[in-house]
Amino acid sequence: MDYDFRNLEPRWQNYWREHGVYHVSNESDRPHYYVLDMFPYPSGAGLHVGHPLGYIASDIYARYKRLRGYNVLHPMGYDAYGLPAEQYAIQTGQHPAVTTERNITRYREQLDKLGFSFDWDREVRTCDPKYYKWTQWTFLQLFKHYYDNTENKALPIAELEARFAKNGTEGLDAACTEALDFSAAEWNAWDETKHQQVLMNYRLAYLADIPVNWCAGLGTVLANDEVVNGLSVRGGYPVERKLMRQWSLRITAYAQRLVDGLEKVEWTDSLKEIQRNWIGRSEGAAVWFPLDMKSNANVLPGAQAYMPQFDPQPVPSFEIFTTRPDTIFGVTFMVLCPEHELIDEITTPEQRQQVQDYVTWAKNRSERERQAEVKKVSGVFTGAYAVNPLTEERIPIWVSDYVLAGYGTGAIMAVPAHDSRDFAFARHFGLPIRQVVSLEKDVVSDPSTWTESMDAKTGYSVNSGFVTGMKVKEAMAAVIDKIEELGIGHRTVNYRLRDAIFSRQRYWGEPFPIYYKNNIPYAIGEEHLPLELPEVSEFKPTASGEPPLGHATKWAWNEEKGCVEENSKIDNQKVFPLELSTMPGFAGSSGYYLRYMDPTNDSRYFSEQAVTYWQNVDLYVGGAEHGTGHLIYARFWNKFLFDLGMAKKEEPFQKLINQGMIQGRSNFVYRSKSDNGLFISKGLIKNMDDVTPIHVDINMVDNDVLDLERFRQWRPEFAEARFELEEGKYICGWEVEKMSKSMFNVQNPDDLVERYGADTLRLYEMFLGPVEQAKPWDTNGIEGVHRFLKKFWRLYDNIGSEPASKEALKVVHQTIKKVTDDIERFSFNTSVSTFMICTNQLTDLKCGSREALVPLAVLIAPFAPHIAEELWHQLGHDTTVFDAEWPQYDPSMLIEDTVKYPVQFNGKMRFTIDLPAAATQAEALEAIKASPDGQRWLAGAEPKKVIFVPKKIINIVL
RNA sequence: GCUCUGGUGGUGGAAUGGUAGACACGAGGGACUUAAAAUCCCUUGCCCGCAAGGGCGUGUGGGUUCAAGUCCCACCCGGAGUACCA
Repeated sequence: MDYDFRNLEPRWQNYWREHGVYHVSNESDRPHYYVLDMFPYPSGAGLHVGHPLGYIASDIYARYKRLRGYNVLHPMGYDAYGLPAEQYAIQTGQHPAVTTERNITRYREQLDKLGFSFDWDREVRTCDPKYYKWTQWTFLQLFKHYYDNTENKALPIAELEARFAKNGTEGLDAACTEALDFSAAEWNAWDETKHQQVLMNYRLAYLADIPVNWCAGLGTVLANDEVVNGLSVRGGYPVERKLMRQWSLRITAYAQRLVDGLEKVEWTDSLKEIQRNWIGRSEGAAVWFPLDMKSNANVLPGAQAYMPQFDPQPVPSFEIFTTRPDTIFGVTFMVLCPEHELIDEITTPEQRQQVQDYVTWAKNRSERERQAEVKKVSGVFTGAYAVNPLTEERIPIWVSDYVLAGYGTGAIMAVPAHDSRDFAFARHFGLPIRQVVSLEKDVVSDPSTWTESMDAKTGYSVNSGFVTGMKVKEAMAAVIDKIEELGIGHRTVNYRLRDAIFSRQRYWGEPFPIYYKNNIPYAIGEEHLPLELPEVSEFKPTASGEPPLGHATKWAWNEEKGCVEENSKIDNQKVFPLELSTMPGFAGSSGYYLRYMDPTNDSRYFSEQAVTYWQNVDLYVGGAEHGTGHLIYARFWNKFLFDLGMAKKEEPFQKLINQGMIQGRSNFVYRSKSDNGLFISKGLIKNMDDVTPIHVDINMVDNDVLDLERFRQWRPEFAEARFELEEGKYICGWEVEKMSKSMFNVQNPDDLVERYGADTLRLYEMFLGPVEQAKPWDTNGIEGVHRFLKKFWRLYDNIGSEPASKEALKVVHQTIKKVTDDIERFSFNTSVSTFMICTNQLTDLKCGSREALVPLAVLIAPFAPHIAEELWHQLGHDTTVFDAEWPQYDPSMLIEDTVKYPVQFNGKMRFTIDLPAAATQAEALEAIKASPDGQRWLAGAEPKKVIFVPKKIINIVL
């Protein structure tokens, strides 16, 4: 019987569905294992062959774990909110819910055809109110909690209120937007509005005027990870910095825990590094530099505000952050960012005009311009001076946009000798450069001869007062000690990580369960969730620039009744306006893995029982492109839920595998420049300058040979095409590029399933190479894999119950061992090779024994579930192969009587020799001396040394 | 610039310090067939040689080791992340 995959694959897919084979229970005596894929955004284009790569890998592992006796959770769902559906809605008027539903249906069909073991009863969709109820709920918890640095966890805002009423800010160390200092008496005297303003300073989800990435092209703000090179990732529109009132999540409160947690997870080093860089922890010192009052009569009384709380001296000062406190003796100027509040107050009248012009210019520059012109040095002197607290030198204060408002305090001490940016600035404006670090002790050179600064944190301090002669590290510690002693600064840590902007001026996202009373945001009661997305007449922003929800006519909150009402009822007494922004894409994807544990629970996010059983995700498979987005937000989300006692593990994803991107492999034809109707086969082109390469659809190319007829029919202008052929064939050129429609190199998995079957596609995607590695898609090898399955199938043609031969059993047990090891280390490409080798050998041995073939059917089941299930049933079983047991390999089957030893002379392999497995070094040497090969290479000489590695190798040193 | 990756035949890749190129694709030759498909067999890193055999080979140059694609140092090239983060 032929291998009829077209018949058997749908048949078993139906069987699995009808028998609920992949249904997973939360109650089981079996050990648990949770395998998760990053859920897809259902785009209109459908799946291409790159998407399933990770799904196939995780499916293999999930099925394998199941066969090894685990209760395996392997769910799938859809990250269904997103911009493309909304952009499409704006263009066509089609409701995003409709297109999303349609795309999901298509995705599901495509996924089903590949035979995955997903438990679809657990499907979640982020746009489903039953799901986003819990996204909103989590937001409300964030709103109702603050981060206590002393306890190092999130605590209820109510506790903070109680604390304020009793002690004010006394003894409080909490994550906040701005450090506040007030007494209990002050707090108790303030009214509700003031209370709410103060609390907002501490909430983990807070509303604030913050500089945001405003993308006019998309009409919304974007998170930092959604902007690359000043352009939006989606759409490529310019992005500018703008001050807007936005919801943010105080993820920075968790910065240290996000860094620390990376130690506990099994992720690739590169991904951990991406996250570490993104969080950007740097240790250093905060130092207060006093302004020079004597030389600067223009200091305003208001400058007092910049005084540190602990500073005993009544001198106006400002705070800087430095990672190199050891270089404080080399400070020759100070720089403030253009946004710095101090600028207005300290600028001298002579400099005022120049400074104002500069600040205006700098603020109006787009983010893109600023980034593009990083090398261009610009800045202006304020006329004011600071005093170096250790040297008491007068130091000029400049303004420049190379100092960023968003990092540290927006002010720096410039040490041009040891910071390349300061160096460039000093050279440009002719400011002094003073060496304070030297690679060798007491050796200094003339910085005016330098071509670049010496930034390395190695060497010794020079010209540096009391730290001169110390190693850099010692000097850092000594300077900080001194600063702390003087009360003018302290050791501190800064993070590059910014709070996550959580508002989007979009329609197709989760509404905020927030309404406004007196312009103060209030949470709607948790019992009223979900707050469902309203209908709108248009998906665009309103004429007055409000987000799309501004079009909704029924979008007001009745506080008394606890329901949504018509906007016309807004009286600001009982009925109030609701928030018009929606949540960003990462909201719904930040906790979905927890929801899968208990996806239909209506009274809780997930039950205590479910999370106690499943704990966290054991294996997460997805793209590394989520390193600075989803994977940071989800870890933050999980840590917050952990603080609430809901998540049971602090890290959500124990082990993570990045599937490499599948690149496209484009094909080209070459049109002659001198004869427009002539196409020259690749091998016949003498000079590439004589031809124009043109992308051709990879679907009309087979092994780089062009289908001439299809090419002529492809486009009218090619109908009369003539060809210069090599051996009757037109050979196309090829190149690895991004997989995209415009390059005609998109491969749709359905076509391949149709031609070869799902099992072939699954095996082939694995066979391409290591899962983590990026690789070009190329169907050239798929035939070989398909041939293998046919050959594998033929092994089962004449099954007999006779015992298998010793050789056959050895082959099978070798295969069991190798495949098991390979799966454990996620080396699926080599497993496929192993199956091929096994099949070739069993075919040669003409092995038709059940004893050998039954375990093999189980072994291949994770990879090629359909064929395995079919053969399993043909072998006489009447339950699914996935309830079978994973075969155990028997080491005694692999014991060899003789070993083929490679024999090396001086490390070079010369010949092999068969020796008894138990041979000793002396016996081996004897045998070699006796053999003709051995005599030839020894040539009578006595070995100086012999290395004998039993069962591996013999190396003779002459 | 910094960080992380990777560099092995015509192609995808294998080799967890121990026979480099497994397994496949492609290519060449052959069997079966009226023919095609399907299937099967042989050859296939490069160089010298009729052969036996030998030399050279994992980006480059050094090093460690009895033994290096694998470990160490320096450099070159590709890919990704990040980018004035003090």
